[in-house]
Amino acid sequence: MVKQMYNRLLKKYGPQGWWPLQEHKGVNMTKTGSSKGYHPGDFDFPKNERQRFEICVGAILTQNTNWANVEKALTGLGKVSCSKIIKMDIDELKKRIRPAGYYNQKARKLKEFAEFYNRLKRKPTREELLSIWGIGPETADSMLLYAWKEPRFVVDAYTKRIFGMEGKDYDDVQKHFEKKLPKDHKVYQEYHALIVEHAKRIK
DNA sequence: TTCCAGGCAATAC
DNA sequence: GTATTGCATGGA
Repeated sequence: MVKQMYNRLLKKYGPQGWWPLQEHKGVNMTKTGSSKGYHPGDFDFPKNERQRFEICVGAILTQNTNWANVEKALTGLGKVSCSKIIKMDIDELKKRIRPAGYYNQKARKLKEFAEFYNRLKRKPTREELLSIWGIGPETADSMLLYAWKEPRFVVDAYTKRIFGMEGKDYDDVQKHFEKKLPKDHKVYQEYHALIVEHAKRIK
């Protein structure tokens, strides 16, 4: 059922090209709430540390928030880097990410994550990410999957809704999918993006 | 005007 | 240990 649904969604919507990046010169897909930055069929991302950090920032900003609003915040941040977030005045940071909502909390989350990232010398473990204030299971898994290509199935509200698993524990749902899928970050990346796309359309 | 979006931490029970 | 609440903007 899990694999079947994947094939069905992929055939229906095509490759989604997640995670969207700010200044990627390539495909210009027209999608809801966004125009470019997607790279369908190309899983060779991030291309550099800057992109890796940007994915992490986006993962925090998109918590319970429409991606169109996140893009406005990302634009406000400009070429975002770890040191830039660390150095930036907290009120300035709040001002810039304001369109993404929850800006008081998210400014603190970005600050705390930037400090962590700054000391990072290798791929973080899931436990390390979860120990950071503001990083929960979905955000941690999104980072591991899209910024570090670790095959980890990302569970969100859509996933539970579509598969009738509302109320079930995050880790249980994740296991349910990971048991039935090949341990391939390309599949995991595509599947999560397809679920989000599908959920938006059937709304 | 109301509803909700690619959650999470704090608090209440 | 589980359920509820606060956080916030912008578009439908």
